[in-house]
This record gives sequence, C-alpha cells and structure tokens, in this order.
Amino acid sequence: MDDEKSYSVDKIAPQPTIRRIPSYLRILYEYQAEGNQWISATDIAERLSLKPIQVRKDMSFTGITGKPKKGFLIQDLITSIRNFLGWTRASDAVIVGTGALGSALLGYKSFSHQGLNIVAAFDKDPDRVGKTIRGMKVLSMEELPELVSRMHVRIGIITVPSEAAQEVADVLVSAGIEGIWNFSPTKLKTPSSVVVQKEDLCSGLAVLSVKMGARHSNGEDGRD
Amino acid sequence: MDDEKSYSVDKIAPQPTIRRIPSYLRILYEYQAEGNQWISATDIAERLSLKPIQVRKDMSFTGITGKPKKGFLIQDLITSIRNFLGWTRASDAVIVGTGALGSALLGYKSFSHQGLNIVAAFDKDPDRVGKTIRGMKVLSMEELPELVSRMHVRIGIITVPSEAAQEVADVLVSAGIEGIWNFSPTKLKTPSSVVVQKEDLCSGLAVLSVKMGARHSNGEDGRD
DNA sequence: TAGATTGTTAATCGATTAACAATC
DNA sequence: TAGATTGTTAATCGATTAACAATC
Repeated sequence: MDDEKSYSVDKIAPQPTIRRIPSYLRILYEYQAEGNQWISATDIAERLSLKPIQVRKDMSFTGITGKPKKGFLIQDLITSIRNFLGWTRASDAVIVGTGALGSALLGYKSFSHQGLNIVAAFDKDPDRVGKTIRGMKVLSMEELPELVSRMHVRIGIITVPSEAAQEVADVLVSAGIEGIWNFSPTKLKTPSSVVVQKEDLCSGLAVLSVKMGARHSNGEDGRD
Repeated sequence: MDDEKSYSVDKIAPQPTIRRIPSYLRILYEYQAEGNQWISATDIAERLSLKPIQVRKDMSFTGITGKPKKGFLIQDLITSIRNFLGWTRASDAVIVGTGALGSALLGYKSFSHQGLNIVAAFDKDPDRVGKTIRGMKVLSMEELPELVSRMHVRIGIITVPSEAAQEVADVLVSAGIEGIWNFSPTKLKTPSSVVVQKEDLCSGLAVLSVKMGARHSNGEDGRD
C-alpha cells in the first residue's frame, strides 16, 4: 500500500519550519524593496534573530537551491516559498462572524499577499446582516451554502463566540469547505477530510506571563 | 533546609506545555460549570483530543498533585494553574494602536479570566484620540509615560502598523513596561530586561495552507 | 585563488510517549 | 480487594545544531 507518491518523496517540513516560513517571505519582500537581488541565509537570520543554519535548513524544505557565496536569488526564493505554501494565487475564503475579531480580519489588507482572499462575510445576527463592514456586505447564514459551492470556496474562517462555533463548522463542512481557520476556543468536530487550524491567543499570553514571572522569581525587579 | 520557594528548583516547563495550559484552564471552568468537583487527565485529554499522558505530564509542571482513581480536585487545579501562569490577579496592560485589531482585543471580555486587564488605549492618530472605543477613551501617546508609571503597568500590547512598531516599543520601554505583546510583524529591538512575545497570524495560515496542499498532492479531492 | 556560503549527513538537544510502581 | 489513575523514570521520537565537503 505504500507505493511511493510520484514526487512527494521529499521529507516533509516540520511544523515549526512551516510557521517560520511566512516571516522569511516578509523579509524577502522587504529586502527586494530595498533594491537587492540576492539574499543569504545569514542576512535573513540576522533580521529575525535566528541562526543561519536554521534558515538554511528551513529553506531546503521549499526546494530552493542557492549559490555558494551569493545566497539565494530573491525572486526565485519568493516563488519557491509561495509554491511551498500553496500561495501562488490567493485562495478564496469566507468569514463567519462579524464581531470585533471578524472585522479586524476582514480589514487585514495584507492577506492578499498571504494567499488569502476573503470573498464574503456572514453573520447569524439579523441586526448585522445587510450592514457593510470594511466594504463588504454582511450576508445571512442562509446564503452561505449556495455562495460557497458556486464560488468553490475552500476556506472558512470562524470568528463567532465559542457556543456557536460547532454549528458554524457544521454548516461550512456541509457546504463543502475543505479547510477551517478556527479563532474560537472550541475544539471542533469535523470529518477527517477537513483540515482545521485553531488559533489561540491565550497561549501566547501564557508564554508572556510565564516569562515575566520567571524573571521575577529570579529576584529581579524589572529595573535595570 | 530547602524551605526556599519550592517551585524555583523544579524543572521548567517546555514552551509547548505552557501554550497548552490555558486550554486546560478553559476546560476546567467548563467542567466545573457542569457541576463536577473532580476531573481526571483522561477527561481533559478527551475534550482536547490529546493523550492523557501528555496532560498528566503537563500538569506536573504546575505542581498539582492528584488522587489515584479520582484525578484532580478542579478547584485546586485551577488555583495551581493560575499560580503557575501568574494569573492569580489580572495584570494591568495598556494597548497602543486602536485600529481593527486593537479594538478587537479591547473588546475581548474574557481577558480578565486570562490574567489581563487593559486599563488604557493609546493612538498616535489625532483623529482617534478622544474617541471612545468599547467604553474606553483613546488617549494620546504623550499621556502614556505618566499613566504607565503612575499605575505601574507592566504589560504593553502593540497593535500598530509595522512601520510604527519599533517607535512604540521604545516609548513603552522607556515608560518602564516589563513585557510587550507584539501583534505587528516586526522584530522589535528591546533591552534584554524586557520580555517580548510576538504573535503572527500568518504562521497559522501557513500551517493550514500546507496541510490543505498536502492533502491534494496525495491525490485526494476534498470529497468523502 | 581564498573565503564565504550552500547543502547534507551526523550529533545533540528537547519534547513526547511508554512503562510501571505506588496508591486510593 | 480490584482496578483506575497518578507520578516518575526511561525510551523514543522529532527538531535543532554542528560538522564539513562542495562550489562559486
């Protein structure tokens, strides 16, 4: 049963690598805007306070090859990374939940650079339906299945309160969505064919808190 | 003889453990609200699709001890986790940048449960200063140093565009802030005494994209 | 050329999981 | 008691870092 896949024989990238790659892409655009054509792993590492070896290793997963002494051709590296991430063209997405976080994401202009194109926003609340948020008219949940299937939308973003999240996920799944970006703190039940990525702001806050606490239990006081 | 702080000698928790702990806390409140007094690692693992052994190991870092056959006393575990995270009382924080993301965070009511209490919001834009967002009057940057030092605010949240982020960080640092929660995609330069936690939404999107892409290169089609 | 940088294999480090005795 | 669950030590797995040859 493990007849080799045609070309995905390459070792798959570790998740930490995948998470770092968008920041590399950002640096590349910056570096290019500064008029450069080449960039080395050392350059990238410096801007992000990483070690060059790690950048090099990460890059190797994207399939890029560089030139000793020069580094990587920025344009090629950008292409390579965008291919790796599947960000060659922005995927259409819908967002469900037009509260504060939802409208923040709607307004996040640079998603287009990040392979995401939000094409519609939905809300259950009749008071919100019909309103325009960041230039986008809020649609009712009833309109979701038809729009998703007509436009072949692959990604659904959930920014509703946690009580409503599962219900929304069910609607998205039966509308044929393939991936869910879940900003509610709820663990969703979905068929295994659907990819779910959960964001949890609290985990970052926990890291900050523990680091700050550790500093203090070391007897320090925050003064220098 | 080692009646020193019992915690400081313990092995420190891995970062992945720290990131999972807030989700445990959430489950505990849920479970308690359902009228339970005890919870086992197995119960927690089930709700979060983790393995019981991992939950048990994570818990051990908080210093809790359970009872064989029963699990953990929920109330004790909550206390233990809150101590571990330093969330026994909410830390005061200020937020700089009242754009979409900033006002979303301002509106995030449940931060109070998560050890964070936003006491003031600042913005550079004179059009925003004086306006009220989510019940909080937006202050000008000039007022920041005095407020931070008067209230002994320890945490600053940065939700400004990336060009402005470093400048804001500098103001926060010289006002005496001890930790920065950075939502801009900029790597900040700060003295080592200041703890910085950077959030990057794109990294989650990258993981989603790659997982969805991988599915397709396996020859699947998203249908079941 | 000499030296910087790549790309790869091997070594190390850190996190997760397994095994199992203790115990309620 | 018997059995479920804890807590800890050891084994495994995965990610990072080191070492180094290749090369421009």
